Amino acid sequence: MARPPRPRSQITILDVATAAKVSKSTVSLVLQGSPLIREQTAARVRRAAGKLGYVYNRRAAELRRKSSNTIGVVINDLMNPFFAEVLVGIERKLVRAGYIVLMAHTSEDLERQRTVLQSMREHNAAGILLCPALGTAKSLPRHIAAWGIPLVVMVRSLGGTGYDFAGADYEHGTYLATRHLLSAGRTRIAFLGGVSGVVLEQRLQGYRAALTEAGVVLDPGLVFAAATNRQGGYGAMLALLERAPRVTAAVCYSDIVAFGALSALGERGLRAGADFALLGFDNVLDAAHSNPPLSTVDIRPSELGEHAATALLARIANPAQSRQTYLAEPQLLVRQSG
Amino acid sequence: MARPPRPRSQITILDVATAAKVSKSTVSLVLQGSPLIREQTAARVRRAAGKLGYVYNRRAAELRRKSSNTIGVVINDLMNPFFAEVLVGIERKLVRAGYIVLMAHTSEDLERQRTVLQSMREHNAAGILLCPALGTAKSLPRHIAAWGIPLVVMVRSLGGTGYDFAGADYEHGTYLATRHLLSAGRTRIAFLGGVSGVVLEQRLQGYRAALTEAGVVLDPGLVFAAATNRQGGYGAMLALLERAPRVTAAVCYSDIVAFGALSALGERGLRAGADFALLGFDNVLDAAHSNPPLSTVDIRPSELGEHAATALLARIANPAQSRQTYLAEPQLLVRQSG
DNA sequence: CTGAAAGCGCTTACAG
DNA sequence: CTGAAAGCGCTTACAG
Repeated sequence: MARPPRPRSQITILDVATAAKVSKSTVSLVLQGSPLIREQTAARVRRAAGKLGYVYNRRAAELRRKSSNTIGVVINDLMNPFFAEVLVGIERKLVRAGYIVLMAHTSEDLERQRTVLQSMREHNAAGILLCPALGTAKSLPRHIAAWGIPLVVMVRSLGGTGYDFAGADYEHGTYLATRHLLSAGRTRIAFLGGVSGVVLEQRLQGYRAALTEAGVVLDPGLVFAAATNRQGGYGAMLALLERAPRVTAAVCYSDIVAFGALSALGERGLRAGADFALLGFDNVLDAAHSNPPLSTVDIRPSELGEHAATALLARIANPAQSRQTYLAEPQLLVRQSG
Repeated sequence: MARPPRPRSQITILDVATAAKVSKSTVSLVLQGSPLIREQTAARVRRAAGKLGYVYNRRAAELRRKSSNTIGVVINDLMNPFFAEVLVGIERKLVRAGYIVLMAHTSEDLERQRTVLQSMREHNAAGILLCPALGTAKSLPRHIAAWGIPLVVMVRSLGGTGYDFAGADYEHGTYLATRHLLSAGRTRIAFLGGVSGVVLEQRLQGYRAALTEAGVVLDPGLVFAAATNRQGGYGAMLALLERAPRVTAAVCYSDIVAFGALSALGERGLRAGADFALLGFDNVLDAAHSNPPLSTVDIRPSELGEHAATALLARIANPAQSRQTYLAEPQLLVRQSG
């Protein structure tokens, strides 16, 4: 019953070389598809490799060559579909380019982030895609640069400009959302969700800017801090309904906050689109089929991920090139919620 | 401006050894925390390592030791929060155990799956956690076993029993959901979503079983095949409303199918819970705050991921142990949709 | 407790 | 076009 563990691939290029009656350098060359080897010889080598069940030991090769085809990506909130979509975009781009991803999830835990980054370093990652946990030191990109590992920061900026960045023009996004609500004649508009961080600052800034432009003064009692998840959106909407029952419009920090808000609205017998105008932010896939379909600010999450990956690839190819910043241009997407 | 790329960590244990005036074996031993080394010496070595900015080259170590602390996990649909939650559970468990995850996303593409598995093999993964793409050959687990790589299959069984598996008792789950609807006196109950695969078979089987038990004959016109995503659920519900307007209850293949159905219901001015009884399956986080909150079958997705990881760890620790099967016991969770 | 030596599986000049 | 040799950064018996 208990079969002993089968030994892991112990056959090496040396075995292949012997079987194909060439030197191991020759085998190495054909494995790399070098044109230096006569096709006839190459075919013989490949046949021998196949017959022996040879499997390339990529890590040995990378050790010798001092290269790596793995890329570290650190995400902090996969439970949020926005990040899941970003990750999918990243992975797609990266595998197409011949890389494989070393993935880590921090749950906003700085200690975890530290550990995981260190681990990626020990694994000699060819590059790192980082969505920094809340509270990450501004100096982190500098440290990683000092390690000699190409880095691109995603989604959340850390301030300064000493690193490549892929995100979106959040301020303009909420500006668009707020202006949309304003142009429908509404003047009392709440802001729901978010608790801290630059991203929140920027989103609030856009909200403020639109209000100011329209000549309406911001009522601080209308911005409801809340966790950036459904639960947070749910609670924020309930609070809003309670404290300011006359307000019938809100822009949310993100789509998932809006989903929670939609749930609260439904619970109170209100329907977004008819009784209340609600705007989301991100345009995650879910937004197209929420109840009701969510009007939102589209920043194309998976595309954002692909751009981040592209920037990293460019940085790896040319470490000396100038700073790159990709900022998705937000687009207002009016569906039915507002 | 264009700073030359900084050379990657070229300082090695040899440099540390020189600085600390010991041999490199000694350095290696202290790095491994060996008790063979006098504390005084160890401290001196650590100090030297710190001063020089030494970073452990884990891959070199693994090559020599023929070990690996990376685990491959292949997921096919991260856009579905169910899988995102499973992944989070896996990652959490794995990093705690000192592993790091090599993550790949197949989007149900068999060719991608093949490539990615091969890549993990070349990277000498210590184990693989696989949620097989639709259409995966039953023989795949056998192949991977032949590679000598511990494997656990997740979520979707491939038939047979020649491998470790972590999933849930899907049949019992839909049985519970259907029975719940039945016990409320409903007798015309639709099934929405899913297009093929064992998981669908099992879920349909539970639906059938509950119907049979209650003495109601299954109306094939009431099972609506549809993609297992929101769009699919949306379309299926619209079709149902059109073709069988008197039916006011349905169990869905999964929560996200149910979300789409909720959207369709809302569009028609219907409210789940009041006008229609709708049950989901999985209990993803979103289900608690959908509009309305979704009644569903809880299989604790992230816990499922943790169990899968635990099983893999056990298999790695003891390759000869007997087959493991973790099947989450589904629990009916009645919220407001039905 | 510590050092010298061999070797993990590959690649890469360097000769021929 | 192909082979012999050195070396990537580590670990692990083996002596002492």
